[in-house]
Amino acid sequence: MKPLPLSFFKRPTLAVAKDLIGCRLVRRRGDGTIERHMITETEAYDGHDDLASHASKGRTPRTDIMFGPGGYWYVYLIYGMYWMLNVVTGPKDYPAAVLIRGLEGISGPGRLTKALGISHAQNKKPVSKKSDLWIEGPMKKIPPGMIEKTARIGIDYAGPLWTEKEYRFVLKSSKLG
DNA sequence: GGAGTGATGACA
DNA sequence: GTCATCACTCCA
Repeated sequence: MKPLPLSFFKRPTLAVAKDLIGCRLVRRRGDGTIERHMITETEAYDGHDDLASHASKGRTPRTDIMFGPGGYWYVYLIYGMYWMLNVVTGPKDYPAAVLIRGLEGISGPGRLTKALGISHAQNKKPVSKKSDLWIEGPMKKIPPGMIEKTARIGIDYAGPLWTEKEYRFVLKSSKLG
């Protein structure tokens, strides 16, 4: 299966977040071995008005990558311990990203980066093979009814308007290969 | 329920 | 320079 093209990520953030469910996150290790993990949970962070998004504070050294074109990794450290893996989405100058929150068999955004050995080394790199971290399409098409929409996790600071938005997508069952 | 952990952004 | 905060996880 070929890697998803960068154009896949330049579409609207919510569409990318939903379409990533069922796709496979692919990691090439230092020893050359390749692992594939199905994406089961994502969250969208959409535009500078989204108070849950880092980009709502404006363009800073950290968020600069979010203002670039879609198709690049945005990786940052939270609580001094956990790396969060995001992919920048949308066109250049529109700040948005999708957080990859869960993989099949690995739930939790901090746990998945630890399991795959992802850190700031991947930050700002393209979502392609040359970064040793890329995404391939789904084995089987995921029916729309299999994807659950919910509110995002851990963003109460953003206020009720943004907390209530159903920007989180979860695969209902992992019976699909 | 509560601790651990350090980069980040706001302010001086 | 200081300080509070944080898109989390683990243990009790």
